[in-house]
This record gives sequence, structure tokens and C-alpha cells, in this order.
Amino acid sequence: MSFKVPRGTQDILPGQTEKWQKVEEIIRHLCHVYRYQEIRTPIFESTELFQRGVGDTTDIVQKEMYTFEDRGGRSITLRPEGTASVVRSYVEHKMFGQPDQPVKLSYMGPMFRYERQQAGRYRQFVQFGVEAIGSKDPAIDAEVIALAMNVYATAGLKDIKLVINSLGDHEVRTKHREALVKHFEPHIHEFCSDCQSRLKKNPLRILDCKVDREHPLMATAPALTDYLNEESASYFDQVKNYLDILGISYEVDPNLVRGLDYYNHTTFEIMSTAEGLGAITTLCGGGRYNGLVEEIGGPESPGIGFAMSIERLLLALEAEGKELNTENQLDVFIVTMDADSKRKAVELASSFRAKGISTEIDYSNRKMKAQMKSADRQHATWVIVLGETELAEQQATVKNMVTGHQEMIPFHDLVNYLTKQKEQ
RNA sequence: GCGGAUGUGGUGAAGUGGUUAACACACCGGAUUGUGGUUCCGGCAUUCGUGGGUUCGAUCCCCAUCAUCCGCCCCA
Repeated sequence: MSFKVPRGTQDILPGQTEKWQKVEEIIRHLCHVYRYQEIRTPIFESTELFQRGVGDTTDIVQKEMYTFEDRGGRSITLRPEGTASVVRSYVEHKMFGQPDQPVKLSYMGPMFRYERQQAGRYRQFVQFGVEAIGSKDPAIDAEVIALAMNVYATAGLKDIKLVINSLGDHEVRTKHREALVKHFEPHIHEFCSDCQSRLKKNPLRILDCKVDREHPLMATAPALTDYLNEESASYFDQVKNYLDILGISYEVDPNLVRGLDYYNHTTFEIMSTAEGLGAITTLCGGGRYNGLVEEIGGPESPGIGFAMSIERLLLALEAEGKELNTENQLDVFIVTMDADSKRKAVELASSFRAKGISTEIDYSNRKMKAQMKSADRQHATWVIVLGETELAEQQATVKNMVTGHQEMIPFHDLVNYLTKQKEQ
């Protein structure tokens, strides 16, 4: 009997976790400077929250949720995304009553979607996201986008592209949707089966179809941009203007449609343009969701946010051949000879570690040569040798593994010596 | 959910219906009583994803299953 990780999940092992920690550090710092405070919500919620929040017609709700009944007969779902939970919490804790709006929140943690695994797509994956709830100032849209772009820039990604669009307000969406259905419906049988199902679910997607690109009705289809009312168009212009001020370049894609029902006005995606990423290039997606807070039972509170996958960020880095500056330096490896030196080594290691000097000892009772090899493999800066002579003289042999230089240092001076050397 | 490819030691990989499963790297030990990155010598897969079937006999043939990769749908 052998156990394996469940399909679509992965173990993140040493060597990889350092990269995760580095990304998390970048994110924590940026959230701090942009003033997005961390919120931690449960990993599961009532199924209804996602049905309401994400939308019944979405792929997420229809075929990707991990839903089960708990012992109390309640329908529970492992969260497929973060926004619904954050909004739920915003409403439940009456954050709309706080004096400073918008309330700016960030989260990071595992999300679950029942999907076929592919590179960059997992059943359990980690999203970092932010939500700014309680403002419909176009400047906050730009800030949220800027924060996302900044994460990638700080991580060292170069080949990224920001695509934005406006879906307009509810009225615009509804009118345009009706126009699309009217336009395509009479001839929908001439389209591919995907488009036929898109007609009911999300007709805007038909415009983005790769199969039916050449169909004459495509060119004559009503464009969303033509349906934007004055308010929506002006809002979009202001967002773009703020992006210009921030020096963030973007591409407007009128066919950019997000898969979640709650989006309106600003929507955006950040993609990697690096070669070798495979079919999946979307690193981050987000948009404005005015109306969602009401849907979840709160007062009118417009919001905007994004979510990005840490896995995909790491994959994009790899595709670009970039390395994060991770630190996992071993300062000292203590070589021991026998039980007496082992006892001394344990004592010394403890005093080193108390001063922040990372220290390793051999626990396999290997010969000196093997211990030296091990120290070398771990890129130890120093090796301390504790043999009979050293114990007798109450001093240790300290070898610098880079220069090869070694000298005898009294036991009681070791911490000072190493601390000083480390500073150089 | 659909379509295609793949699955041999820690890693990268040869290989054949018949009994010792190449090779390289890594690792361990020795040459060198207490000093690493070089060299030389030796060791290291009752086993070929898992389960079942065909066969006198299967890692190699068949079926199922699981997993991975690629693509579609959609997304993060």
C-alpha cells in the first residue's frame, strides 16, 4: 500500500518553500505599504454563500465546487475563491460602519476547485487577494491594480501584461446581453457547441471564441463599448487616467469577460507573456463588484479586488528563468569525533543558536570526512572541529570553508568570534 | 467533464516473452588513525505506477485503475 497526494494537490518541499516564503514576504510588505490589512476567514463556508456570491450560472458553482454535507446536515463547500467570504465577513462584522471607507483587506490561503489538473492548475491552490470595499472612487480601482502589478515587479517578473475592460453597470450589462442574444440566437446552430451553451450562460464569451472567429455575425455583433452609458464610460476613462498617472501600461480588451457573475465596471487580468508557460497564462484576475455586498445581505457598498495564484507566479518566474533571492544559509557545521565531543557540540550549538547563528551537528555518527562532505554540501560558512586535542585545550578548530583558513579559538570566545566574522 | 501521450532505483535514463534489469549522476564505504569540492576501488532496483488476466514463464502482451504531462472548456 502506498499513499500519494490526492489528485490536483501537491506537497511543497524544502527547496521550494523558501520561494514561497519569499513571495509571502513581498506580499506582506506591499500590503503593509498599501495599507491592506490581513483578514483570515474559514476555509469552508455554507454552500449557499458561494451560490449567491459567485453566481449560480458560473462554472465554479456548476461543476467545480467541493461540496459535502457535514454531520449536522448542513451543506458545506470548501472555498473556491476568496471574495465571497471576505464580503460575508464585512457584512457579518458590520465593517460598513467603520469610519474609514473603503475597508481594505487582504488574504492569502488555499482555495479549492474540482478541476482536471494541468500545469498551473490545481485542485488546491493558494491565492493572494485583496478587497477594497466601501468606495466607488476610480482611484481605488487603479490602486488595487497597481498593487497587483507591484507584486509581480518586486518578484522580478518582466514579461507581464495588464489587460483591462469595463463591463459597465448592471443596466449596461443587461442591455448588451439582450442585444447579443438577439444577434446570435437566430443563427446559433451555425456555431460550435461551446458557443451554443455560451448563448445562455455568458453570451459575451461567444465573441472570444476561437472556433467561430470567422463567422460573419462576429464582425457585426454589438460591442459592449457601444452600450456603455455616460456614467460607465466616464468611470472607465478615469480609471485609465489614474493608471496613466501611475505609469502602468495596459491594453484594453473589449472581449475580456470574467467568469464570475458579480463583476461590473472595471475588470482586469494580468497575464504572463513568457514562453513555455503552456496554455495557462493568467496570473491574476479581478474587478469591481458593486452590488455584491447587497447580494450577501449588507448595505450598498461598492467594492473591488483581485486574486492571484502563488503557484502561477512561481511558474511564471520559472518560465522567465528568474530566481528569487532566497536565503537559507548555514553558518556553522560542528564536526564531532566521539561521545565527549558530541556533548560539547550540543552545548556549543545551543549557545550559537541563541545568538542567531545557524548551526548543524552530525547525528549519524559519521566519520570526519563524511561530516566535512556534508558541511560542504550544505554550504556551511564555517566548520568547527571538536576532537580530543580541542577538548583537552578547551578550544576549537574553526575552519572557514570559503578561504580554507583555520585557527584555534577558545570555547568561551567562539560566539564573539563567529558574530564578528558574520558581520563582515 | 472530453481528447491525446506517458509511468523502470534518490535523479536522468537503456532494455528484452525466459530468469544476474545496462549506463550516468547522486549517495554510502575504503585507499588517506582528525579535515570538503579532484582521483582510484568497492557497494547501492527479490524489481520495472497499482490490481487483475493470457502464458510453462511477463517489466515487456491484454484489461482495469491510479498518477503525471499536453490540449479543449474555464479559470487563479
